[in-house]
Amino acid sequence: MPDSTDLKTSGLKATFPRMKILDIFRDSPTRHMSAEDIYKHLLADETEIGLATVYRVLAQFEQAGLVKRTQLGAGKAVYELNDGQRNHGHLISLQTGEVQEFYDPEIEKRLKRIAQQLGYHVAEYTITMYGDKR
Amino acid sequence: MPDSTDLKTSGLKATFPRMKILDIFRDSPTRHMSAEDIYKHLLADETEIGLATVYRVLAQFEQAGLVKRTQLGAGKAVYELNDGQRNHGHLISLQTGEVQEFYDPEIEKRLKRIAQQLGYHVAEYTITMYGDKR
DNA sequence: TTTATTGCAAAACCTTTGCATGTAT
DNA sequence: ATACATGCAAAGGTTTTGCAATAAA
Repeated sequence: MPDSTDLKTSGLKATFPRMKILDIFRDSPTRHMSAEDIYKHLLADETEIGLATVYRVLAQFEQAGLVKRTQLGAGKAVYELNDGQRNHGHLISLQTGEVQEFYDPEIEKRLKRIAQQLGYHVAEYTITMYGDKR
Repeated sequence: MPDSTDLKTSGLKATFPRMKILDIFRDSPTRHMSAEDIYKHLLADETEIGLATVYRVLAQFEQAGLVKRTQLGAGKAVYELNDGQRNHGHLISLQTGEVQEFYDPEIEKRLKRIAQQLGYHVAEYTITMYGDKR
């Protein structure tokens, strides 16, 4: 069910590619998707949208605060719907590539303090763990 | 002062490119360098070593545990001499690109506990902060 | 001598961009 | 009508690879 509300609120025109991509985020059981992942979803949906457009839309969504982009390791960046503001970390399974999120206010507090002691104000931080399933 | 000891200890042949690159790490005032950075050092040194070789040597060094590779954001990976085992985080200046290291045992402890609770054993983790100089 | 290493150029990979065409408002 | 969005293909930046030539042991 395409919903253009969020798009308009974000000051973005309600175009077909943008609505479709937003839908994919909403309908996907996988929260974290790369541009390529989304492109494949579109193809599976018989939706002809160019990969370049996917990248452009994702960049606009990121700017508008609709999605968050995270560079996981060296490979592709993944995007996720921006529910809430908590800057969570990612735990990636070395076996399956599955991504889990986590958040620890104490860690965040400590990071901010460390940066402060080094003379910085934290603009952004990322925590990524790679682990084996026990 | 080229030193082939560490190379031989690592089971790597003491070739000219490998010794030279190891020297660059030792002599550089900058601890974190990209492959391109190292390549430029070599050129400045009138040393003709191909960029492909730099990448190959760095990969071998990483495997041998001589250096650590860290993907900083979307761009290039940086390499640093692997002194000690502490898996430190990186704080990068948004103004200068300067890289500071930090380590907090409490954060590490918490990350491990979080992973455990999610059913994982941490193989590796990276923390990267981007900050403004105060 | 034998096996590993290098250099070069080409390819791979993810992402961005130029430009003409198409579309939302 | 007008500004913005799209598609395609080409280019960008970083990293890897194939292969013949070269050097370490």
